[in-house]
Amino acid sequence: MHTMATAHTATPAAAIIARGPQTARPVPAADIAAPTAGSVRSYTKDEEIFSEGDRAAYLYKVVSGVVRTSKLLSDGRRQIDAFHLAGDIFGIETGDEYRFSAEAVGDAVVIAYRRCSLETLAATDTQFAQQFVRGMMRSLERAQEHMLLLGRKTALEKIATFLIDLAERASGDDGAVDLPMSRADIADHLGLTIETVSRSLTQLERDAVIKLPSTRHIVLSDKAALRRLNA
Amino acid sequence: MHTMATAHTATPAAAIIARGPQTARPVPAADIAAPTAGSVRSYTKDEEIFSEGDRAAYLYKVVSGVVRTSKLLSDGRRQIDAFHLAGDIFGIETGDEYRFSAEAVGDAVVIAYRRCSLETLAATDTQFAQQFVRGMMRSLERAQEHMLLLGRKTALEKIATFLIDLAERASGDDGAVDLPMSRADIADHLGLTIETVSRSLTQLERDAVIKLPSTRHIVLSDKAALRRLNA
DNA sequence: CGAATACTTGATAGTCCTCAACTCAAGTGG
DNA sequence: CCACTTGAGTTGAGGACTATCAAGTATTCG
Repeated sequence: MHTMATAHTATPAAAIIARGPQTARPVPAADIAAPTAGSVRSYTKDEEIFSEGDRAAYLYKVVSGVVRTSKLLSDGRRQIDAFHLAGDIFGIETGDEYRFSAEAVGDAVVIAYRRCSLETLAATDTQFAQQFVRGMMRSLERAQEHMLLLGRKTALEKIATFLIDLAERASGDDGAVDLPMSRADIADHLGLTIETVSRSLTQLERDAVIKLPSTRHIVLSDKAALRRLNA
Repeated sequence: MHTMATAHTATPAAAIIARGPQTARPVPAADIAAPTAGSVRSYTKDEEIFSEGDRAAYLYKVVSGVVRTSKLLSDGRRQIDAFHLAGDIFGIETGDEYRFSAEAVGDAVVIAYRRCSLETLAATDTQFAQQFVRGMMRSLERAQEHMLLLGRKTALEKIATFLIDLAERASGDDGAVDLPMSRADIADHLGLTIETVSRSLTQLERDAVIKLPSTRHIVLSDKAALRRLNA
């Protein structure tokens, strides 16, 4: 049962902080999916995983499907800070409470790790600690890239960046993207309205940059043009 | 000379990941300012500390003054992701290169830590490792809060949020803020233009929410109204 | 098949941007 | 000491991009 990595180093903290990805071996998900480490949970479309303000007892890793984390303003305006795909970690908090809500975008499976067991885990499992810190760093990098998008890009540029990013992350980068999320989700992620998202997509189609065989399936016919829009 | 904390725990990684702030003792800056750990550097207004794409050899901590980190689009549009005040850490990277530029907003003093020495540091200095990870988490929280601002708040709300945040961080929260940065910096931080920043400030003054004795000095006369705008 | 939901499209409006002129403060040099 | 210059900030007029409101089409699901 205990399939976790047992390789200890004398300095786990050093391993965590160590230089970029080049020093990191990719860690198969199975390594941290050991039953002793976390529990598997399934959610259906729009089901809540946790809510802003909940006690942050768990930390999650996506196994399959997509999860969105979002914040709300008092009047209901919503900002989706990220979509989490298979392998992504979400629910990282410094404080006691989640500062986000998390919901399944479609059907999704995640692993939940007890937060209080992290101390033990980190002490014995350097790889997990590394994964944790790397996950946080990736979140930070994404967030910073996204601030540039939200603050300074036009609607068309936002859509272009979004499509490229999703194609690289989700698809095999084969020039086609399956959108797991609704227009409303995309809008709330990019700081737009659903109408502007729709209009931008149809304009890209008119300009022969993409094709829209169906609403949730997009073919990136002219990636060069998309990249140009990426500014 | 070697004034660094020498308290070792058996599990530095565990200490890093351990539950929120409640488990952390505040660490005086002096503890990590040991000559062996980092070097002090001074910069003048608008001087570059590092540039997007530079080899990320150092990690910085602000001693005094204010530092801005920003990203540029190809056509010059700029997004300032954060202003770093005394005590803040910036220049954290996973990869080899900085994904930001960093410049002094006014005169500023920082401590530079060699990145390659971090492994050693973390192995021997749990407190520093903790500081590092906490700094990263704080950056992440700020970034996430800022995405909500950039994506979903109006100009007035952006300004209100900015003023409240700056008052809490920089001033003694005494109802007055000294702006260390120009209107252009504020605009590029909030995703606005300098004109809109100016207009929003004068409107807040007309509405008796703030006073503007001089361009860089703001009195928050009606904090309740500001908080209401915070949405 | 009908109802509900998701998405698209159109017309109009509003917020914020752009361009431009102007004020103000600070620094320079005659 | 006073033009002169320069950069920062303010204010105004007009325009553009995106939001809002509204209707229509497509898709999903019971």
